[in-house]
Amino acid sequence: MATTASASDDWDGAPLPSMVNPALLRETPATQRGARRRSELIAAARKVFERSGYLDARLTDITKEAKCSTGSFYTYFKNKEEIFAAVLEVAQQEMLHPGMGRLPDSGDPYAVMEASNRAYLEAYRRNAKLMALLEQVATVDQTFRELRRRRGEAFIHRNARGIADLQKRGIADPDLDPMLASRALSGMVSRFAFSVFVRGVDHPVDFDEIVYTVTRIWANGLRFPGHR
Amino acid sequence: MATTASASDDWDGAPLPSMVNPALLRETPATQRGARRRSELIAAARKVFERSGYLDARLTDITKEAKCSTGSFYTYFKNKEEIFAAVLEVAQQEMLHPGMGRLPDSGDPYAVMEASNRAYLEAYRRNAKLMALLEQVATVDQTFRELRRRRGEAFIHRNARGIADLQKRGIADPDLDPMLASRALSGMVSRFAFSVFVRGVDHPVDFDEIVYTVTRIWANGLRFPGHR
Amino acid sequence: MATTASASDDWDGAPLPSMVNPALLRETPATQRGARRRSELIAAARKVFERSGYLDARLTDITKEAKCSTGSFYTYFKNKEEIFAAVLEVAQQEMLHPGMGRLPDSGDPYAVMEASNRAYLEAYRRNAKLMALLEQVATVDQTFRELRRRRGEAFIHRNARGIADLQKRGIADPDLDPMLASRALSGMVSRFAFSVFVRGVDHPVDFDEIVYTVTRIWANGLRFPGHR
Amino acid sequence: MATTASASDDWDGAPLPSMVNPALLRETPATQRGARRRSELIAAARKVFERSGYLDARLTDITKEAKCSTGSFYTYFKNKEEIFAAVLEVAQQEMLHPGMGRLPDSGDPYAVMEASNRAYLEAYRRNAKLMALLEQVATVDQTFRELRRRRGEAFIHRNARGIADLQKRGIADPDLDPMLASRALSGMVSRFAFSVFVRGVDHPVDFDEIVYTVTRIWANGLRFPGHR
DNA sequence: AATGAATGAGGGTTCATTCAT
DNA sequence: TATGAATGAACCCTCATTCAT
Repeated sequence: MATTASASDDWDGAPLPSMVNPALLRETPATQRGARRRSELIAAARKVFERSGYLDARLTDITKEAKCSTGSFYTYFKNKEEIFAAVLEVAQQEMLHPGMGRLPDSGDPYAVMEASNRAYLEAYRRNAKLMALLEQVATVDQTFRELRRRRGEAFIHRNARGIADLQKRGIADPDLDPMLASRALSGMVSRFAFSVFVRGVDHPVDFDEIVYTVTRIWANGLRFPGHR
Repeated sequence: MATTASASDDWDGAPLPSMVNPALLRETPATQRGARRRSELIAAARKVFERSGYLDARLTDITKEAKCSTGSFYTYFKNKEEIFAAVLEVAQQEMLHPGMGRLPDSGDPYAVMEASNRAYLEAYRRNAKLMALLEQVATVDQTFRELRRRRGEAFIHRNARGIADLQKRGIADPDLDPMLASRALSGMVSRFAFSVFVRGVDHPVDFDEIVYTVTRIWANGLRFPGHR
Repeated sequence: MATTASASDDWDGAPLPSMVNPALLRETPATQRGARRRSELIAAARKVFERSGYLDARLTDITKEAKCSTGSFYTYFKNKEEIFAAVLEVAQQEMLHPGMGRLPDSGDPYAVMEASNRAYLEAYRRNAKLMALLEQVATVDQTFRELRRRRGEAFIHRNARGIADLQKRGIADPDLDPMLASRALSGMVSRFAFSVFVRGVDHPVDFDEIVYTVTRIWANGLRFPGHR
Repeated sequence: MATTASASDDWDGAPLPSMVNPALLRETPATQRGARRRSELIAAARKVFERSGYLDARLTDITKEAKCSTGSFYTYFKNKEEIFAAVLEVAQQEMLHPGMGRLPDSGDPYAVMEASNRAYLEAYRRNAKLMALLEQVATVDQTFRELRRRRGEAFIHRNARGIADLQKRGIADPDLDPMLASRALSGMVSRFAFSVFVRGVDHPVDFDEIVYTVTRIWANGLRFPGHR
């Protein structure tokens, strides 16, 4: 059982195969040189986006960073939106690499929860800049707003199933609606991560303490019995 | 004791007297006509912002909506940023009107918590469009990003004091750091509100259920004794 | 009776009140200065269009000619199409000025026809450059293509009525369908004008000879009795 | 005698051997594969031109249609102008195929005229799209404008000779200048064809009626004796 | 104060043509 | 010859801000 997202497939907890709408992507370049150029542009775009934000990033900033002409940009992407989708796509593939796959389902639900939260928070921290970007883009672009929403909902549904399971096994507060509880708790974790890793807080916070806190509140919140 | 924000002073839970940095505002107009014109512009701006979003709102949209000339805009505001600050300022003042003042501190901490959450969520719902706007502006404008951060932190600090108090009284989990617990739980509520009222969810959710859920998880999360 | 267009209302023979779709035009400027600037832009546009053609005319050419900034162009027009419509509009108004109104309906149908053709051809010659332009634009822009078509058809319908009338009076070949005959003869005149005044011919042609020829063929073509 | 163009050599009535200036064409490809590739490109170009018009046709549209690379285009053609010339050239060769050669010069001038007009109009109808294209290109490209003009003049000259001949034989109005009359009547036919087959008319027109009308007016116009 | 026209830097996008492979 | 990526001049259009009236 995994009540939170595993870091292995995404940051926002979604188990869906692709982070981005494939409709946003065009066919891959024919030649090897083309593939390289495309990659360079994506890398440059990520750099520029993280440096200046999505809105302030000009296409010429990206091509300058990639050391190529304006025209080349349009060989591979239709516009800023499309290259941003590509940046997300690549970032997601990178995330898959570290592997670790599914979390081992030890007998102890609390331990599972903790490991799962840790993995999620680590991924979030690693990709904090990209998360901030996604947040910005979502406020601006309908496509990505919808993307974020869908994935958030997927996350919540999955965790809701976990909670319902715990309730059946008699180890979670039966008076809570699983969907609403999941919405609250899942949101708690992602918001915590955002506030700490992206927005920044007054005083630095120890990473282990974060994991401990969200896990304990999660457990408390569901009235997990017998821990401590 | 109030562990969450009361609706009477803000939406993001901040207890500070003014929502916006006074430095962003200029002195009020001398004549009465001037004051009216200023108000009309602010009302128009709010309308346009809520309709088109901050970024897509052109200053001419606002003056057109206010039925005044482009030039007049600059008589009262330096730029879009400044009129947005004024919109927030006015909205905050409107919030104060309904009154209700401080929540009555009954003896029952759970009841207080519930009333407090209800008030917060109601305020959020009423101002959902503005909250969405603030979210957008914060990703774009350093000033408002900082504003939002400071107010969020203030909120968290206040709730942290409440939690510490409950711990002293022996009715909250002593193993939780008050600040971190507050950050988690406060974030949970505001995130829930955002996800339900702004972002929109798959299926409509009953308002009382929302209040019930966040309150119960909050109580559970702190290991509130003896409720239900 | 007038079987061809009178020069007083248009070049292509259309009796319609406005040459251009009013939907293409926006409201008139509020101030006098605005009105002047708009006129200057239209005059400049006509100059540039006639010099370089519609397609090769860049907006900056027009603003440069009008000695104003790029932005000013967009204060008055949405794009090249719109200012071209304005050019036509103004040109048409200029055409109306010279007056002469309806041709006097003398008793002699041949004389009427000749006067009418003369007026049409004179107008065509005076506006030859604009006619060439319209021809170009019609091959490029759906809106103006349709405009030209509609006006041509109106021209043809009007002349068809004249022919039918002559048939009833027994002075035109009854074996001709009025609409088709009109289409043929009206087209003959406009084509002749185009070929002589716009396209240019190998050897210069005397204007009176042109009038004589088209009128005589028109009369012959309808089997006008008793002339010469 | 043929007073109008025969369909066997061109659409615009020109009797010239080649529709296009040979200077526009380059030498034929050496290899057989090259020749095929060239043909494919021309066919693709015609398709694209007829679909999108000359101006909106991008070279990549053509190469995509021909399933070949951008670079290959420049192996066979210098630019859009040149491939358009090739399209015309090929189209003209196709026209020659059906044969039919010269029209039989029966004794009856009216019958000859009718057959000749029918052939012309049929050819026009068959190639309506190409005619529309040529019209567009002529407004844009000096080379093709001149081409069209020269061919039109050739057409007119030929018909003028026919008219002069009829006058000498005493069966055509001697008061008409042959050149001007030819210019008027030839223009009448081509304009009619354009208006009916390219531009489109309000109501559909029967083909035979068209032939009848232009022929009768032509005969009437020249004061052909004794017909009907 | 009010008006609304004037400004022009700045960014996005296209596509014919060239060039390395 | 064939390929398809690379180039960049050229042009359109937006809109915050200024300014003359």
